[in-house]
Amino acid sequence: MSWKRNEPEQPRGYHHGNLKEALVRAALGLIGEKGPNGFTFAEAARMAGVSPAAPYRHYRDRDELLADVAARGFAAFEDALAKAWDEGRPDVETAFHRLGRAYLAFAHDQPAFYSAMFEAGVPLDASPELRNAAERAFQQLRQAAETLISALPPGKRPPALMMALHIWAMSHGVAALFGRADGGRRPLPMSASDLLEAGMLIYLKGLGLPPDKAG
Amino acid sequence: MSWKRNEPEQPRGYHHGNLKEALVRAALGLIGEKGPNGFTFAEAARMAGVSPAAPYRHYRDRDELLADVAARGFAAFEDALAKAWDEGRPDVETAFHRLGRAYLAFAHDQPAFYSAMFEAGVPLDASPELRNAAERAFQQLRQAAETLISALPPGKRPPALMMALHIWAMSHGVAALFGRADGGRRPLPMSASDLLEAGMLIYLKGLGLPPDKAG
DNA sequence: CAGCTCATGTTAGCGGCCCTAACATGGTGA
DNA sequence: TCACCATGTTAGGGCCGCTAACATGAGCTG
Repeated sequence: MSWKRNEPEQPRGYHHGNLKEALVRAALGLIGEKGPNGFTFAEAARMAGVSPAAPYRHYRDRDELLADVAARGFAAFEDALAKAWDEGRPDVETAFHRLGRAYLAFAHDQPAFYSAMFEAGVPLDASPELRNAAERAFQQLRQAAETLISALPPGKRPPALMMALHIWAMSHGVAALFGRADGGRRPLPMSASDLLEAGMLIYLKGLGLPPDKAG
Repeated sequence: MSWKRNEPEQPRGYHHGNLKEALVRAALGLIGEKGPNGFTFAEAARMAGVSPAAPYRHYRDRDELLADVAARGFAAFEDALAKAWDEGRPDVETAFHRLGRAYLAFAHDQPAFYSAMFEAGVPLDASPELRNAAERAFQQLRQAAETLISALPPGKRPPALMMALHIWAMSHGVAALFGRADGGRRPLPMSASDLLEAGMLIYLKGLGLPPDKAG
């Protein structure tokens, strides 16, 4: 019941009606264009068409909004990784390639989310929601690691958790150092995506996994 | 000539005498304890015992001080890496291990420097000094990569630049995600240093390099 | 040593931000 | 119908970045 407010989108009364979502969208826009530090509570309010004090009805302070953005980012991240991994179909190597590319694509295409998640200095335990969202995203990597490992003979299997951490570290390192479109960082002889792919292939080979067939 | 002002350290007149250095030290302290965003131009001035406007005689704005801190950080970083690598002595594997541990030790022991260098959002081309300092630090990694590669048969040598980028990405990924002492990030089943070491061993094995003998 | 000059300090102040307190509005359920 | 309270408002304190105008004194010049 009560379909009174569904989509209308434009604020029109004394009450905005959807301010929390509007603030998140505004924050994403501002972080995306000016970095996580350039983002301002007051400006987000302005963009949403409300007074500077209104956001405090929805978030304790600026950091809580940032944490919410980060949590939503981790949820979207988990989604993107899950879609890319697709439970290892059609084969593990192909799926793993998609996973790596999806990681970088997310960092590249959703810089605001990625910034809030990893670069804004938001403590992971700012809220249980944030921690859980981050945990679920990481489980995607761990899941992929476990599937890859299962192709190895039992005696030569590394710990899945360690392998997942390696994958994450390499992916984040490439994304953070070389993955941004804008200037300011080092020019590369290859794309960040190719760099990560090459690095992961070497790493997998070091584990004894066969070279991919989906190159 | 003019050893008029060498060490005295304590400000005593109308003129501070060593304000620029004092500001850098203050910035390092503040960044170290409150993160790169918590750092404030005014508070650095207060710590140095001068008025809030004094820093503007030495830095155009807050960002320029941050860039200076980052540049000094890269210089110290280069130094630490060079000392650890020690031109590959006594053997390449041992030296490479020291290099990896030195990378994480720097991120761990000099969090303020590392933050300013990689997490404060300072654009690499904020100044030529900064860019050069970063470049020289990176050359340490590249140097190590080249030496490692030279042990491979000519037909199987990867590009040194790519390998250096992989080393950097993995190291930075581990440092950024797991290398901090304070809470907020994921608890690990192993130390960040061991995690990086294991990852690099697997990576090197994937390149065909022999397992180390300095474990 | 006298005096000038300019690097390096000072105070005053504008505008913006974070956040709180006190008040206003109007949607919702009894 | 109407009272309640979630969600908006204005006002304002304190801090910050930064600029303008002024003050000090270190060191050169003669």
